[in-house]
Amino acid sequence: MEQKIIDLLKRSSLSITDSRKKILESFFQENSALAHADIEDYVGEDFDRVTIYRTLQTFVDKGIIHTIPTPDNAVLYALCKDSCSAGHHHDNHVHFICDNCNKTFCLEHVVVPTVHMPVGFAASQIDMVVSGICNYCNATT
Amino acid sequence: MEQKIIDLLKRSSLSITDSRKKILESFFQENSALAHADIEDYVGEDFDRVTIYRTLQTFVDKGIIHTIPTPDNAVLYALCKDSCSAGHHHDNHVHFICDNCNKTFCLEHVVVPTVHMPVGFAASQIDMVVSGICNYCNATT
DNA sequence: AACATTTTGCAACATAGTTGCAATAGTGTA
DNA sequence: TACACTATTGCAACTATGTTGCAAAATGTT
Ligand SMILES: [Zn+2]
Ligand SMILES: [Zn+2]
Ligand SMILES: [Zn+2]
Ligand SMILES: [Zn+2]
Repeated sequence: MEQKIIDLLKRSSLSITDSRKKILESFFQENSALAHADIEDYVGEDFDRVTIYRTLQTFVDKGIIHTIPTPDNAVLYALCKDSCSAGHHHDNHVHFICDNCNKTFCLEHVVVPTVHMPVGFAASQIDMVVSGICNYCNATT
Repeated sequence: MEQKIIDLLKRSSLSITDSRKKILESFFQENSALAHADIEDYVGEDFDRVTIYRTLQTFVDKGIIHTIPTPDNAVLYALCKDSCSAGHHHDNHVHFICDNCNKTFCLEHVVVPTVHMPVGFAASQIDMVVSGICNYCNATT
């Protein structure tokens, strides 16, 4: 894991720092999307709030993580797949929010469908967020 | 307009107050979605910030307005159509955010498409937000 | 090891949203 | 219309969230 994280940072031409390693670790540890507060909990007292904000912004810029819009307007982040790079995200998958466990997942294999726009409107990006019960919660209740 | 607003409040069994009338007026005046700050600008010094928050929450509860999730996590509100009622919203239309004029619109006639979920996931609500250039901006540039 | 460049922590600030409570306004009834 | 009851509002204080400037510390390069 340590090596995987270092490689990812090098590939993105970012210097290897303790905070970046720890924050990336939190994403690899969890398989769901994380809010700023989740990461703050994970890293504990080790790093300043401001450092986390700036690191997340850096990761978004470099194509390492992407943000997820949610109906309740919390900011969530999740790892990108390899196809994303600095300045160019290609995360056109559906996001799923579980109403039971409250976790958010990238449905990597569910592509956002296109939709027919009214005359005059030109679409450049489409976000789709589905709420419901996730597979884990469905299996255990 | 005054009468239309009063009827809407009565139909929702809400008492008729100056702040509710003024805030509803702002929605009928604009044809796009509004953020809390927009409404604060519209009503000026007449009402407290807290009153606006509480009034918007009441309107959402009563099925008069609905919230719109946005990629940049701003909270937006827009008028519902008649089919919404207290506790039951049916705003299953696509929302459009213009990258140029920065306004957000309800595309009332564009229904959110269904999408096939992976095994184990049960969808109960789907939000779709499209970004691009709106018809007004396309016509004037 | 020494240097130049990034990154971090701190403090201070800005904005957004919430809560409790007393004062006020609205509604229904006499 | 006046009264009493209830709902709404304003204020103050508070929490949460996010940003900025700058000096100190860490990183990468020679
Ligand atoms: Zn991405
Ligand atoms: Zn995703
Ligand atoms: Zn509605
Ligand atoms: Zn809408």
